[in-house]
Amino acid sequence: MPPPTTAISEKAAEIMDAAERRIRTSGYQGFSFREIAADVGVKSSSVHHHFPTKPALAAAVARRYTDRFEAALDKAKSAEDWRAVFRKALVQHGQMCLCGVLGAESGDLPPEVSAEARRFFTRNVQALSRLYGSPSAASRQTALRIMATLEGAMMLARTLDDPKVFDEATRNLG
Amino acid sequence: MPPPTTAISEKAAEIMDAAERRIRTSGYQGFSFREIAADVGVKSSSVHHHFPTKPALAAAVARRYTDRFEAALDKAKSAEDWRAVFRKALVQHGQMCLCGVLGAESGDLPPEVSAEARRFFTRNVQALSRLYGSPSAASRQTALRIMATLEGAMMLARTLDDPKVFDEATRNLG
DNA sequence: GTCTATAATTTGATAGAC
DNA sequence: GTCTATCAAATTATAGAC
Repeated sequence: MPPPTTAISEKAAEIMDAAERRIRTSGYQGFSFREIAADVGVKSSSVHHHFPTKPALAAAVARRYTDRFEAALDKAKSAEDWRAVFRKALVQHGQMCLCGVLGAESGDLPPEVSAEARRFFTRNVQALSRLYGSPSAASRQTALRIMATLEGAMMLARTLDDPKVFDEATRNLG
Repeated sequence: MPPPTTAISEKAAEIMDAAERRIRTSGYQGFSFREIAADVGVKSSSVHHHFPTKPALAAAVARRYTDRFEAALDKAKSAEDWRAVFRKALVQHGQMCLCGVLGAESGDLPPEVSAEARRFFTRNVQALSRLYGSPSAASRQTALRIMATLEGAMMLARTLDDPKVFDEATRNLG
């Protein structure tokens, strides 16, 4: 039995999959509707039917990415658990964090897209800091440091084209 | 008295300045010869006169960035000194690390450009690890962790549009 | 070294048929 | 929901005059 009244169609999900792959590889400026269309086997006008504009598509992809990321972190109880989730994102697909790429470009992004990148980090830093006691400057600092290290480690591993770099950079995280 | 036989002309340097600014804001895919030309007050064909292709310009900019970065780190004797150099790059111009942006996009960059990003991190991790004793797995791990934290902290501060985020994330670095 | 002019391609987006 | 056709703009790059 299919889920009742799905919010997005199957084709829209395919389009978002392709867009996520492209953005995580080349960034927001580095993907086009025509490429996405070719990836999923339709024409670019069909992509526009599902997502009116490029910012709308990118924002939807970032929103979904954040939702999934938070779901994967649902049971994370330690910095080591967080490390594992980031590691999987890097190693399983050999790709950057979507919001890490968007964040690097964030100086020149459509507002709806940079807002989603901001939301990803705001929420994750909040959740991470909860592992370090009640809200305080110290728990926030620790959370920011760990988040920075995880994101930086992904970028380094991708740039140096060596997943082991991530493991080395994130040893002794807590 | 001007320097004898300068390697690059003054106009070429101006072009590189504009390109660096644009890349650090929007990424490699996010800048164009016409924008750079307008920034320095010439036509795009004149930019091509100084730098034949877009990859050549970006690679030259990245090379110069790495040289300057290493010069600024010449007297750095501690992680705290490194922190100060990264902080200045972020705060003084309100911009990302050039090679951090390129690194995030590195999945789809012209080879000559990704090679320069790789070179930046290879050399800097090497130099940083020298602060932690003779070459070893431990000194390399520490250097990778610090480099990841500094780069990630710059990205977070830019995305959240708050320089204080960098300071918070890089407290207790060593 | 800079310009004008232009080529060839790609881009985001829309109109309208089916 | 997908297509064809098309548009206006932007892109990298080159040729050739001054």
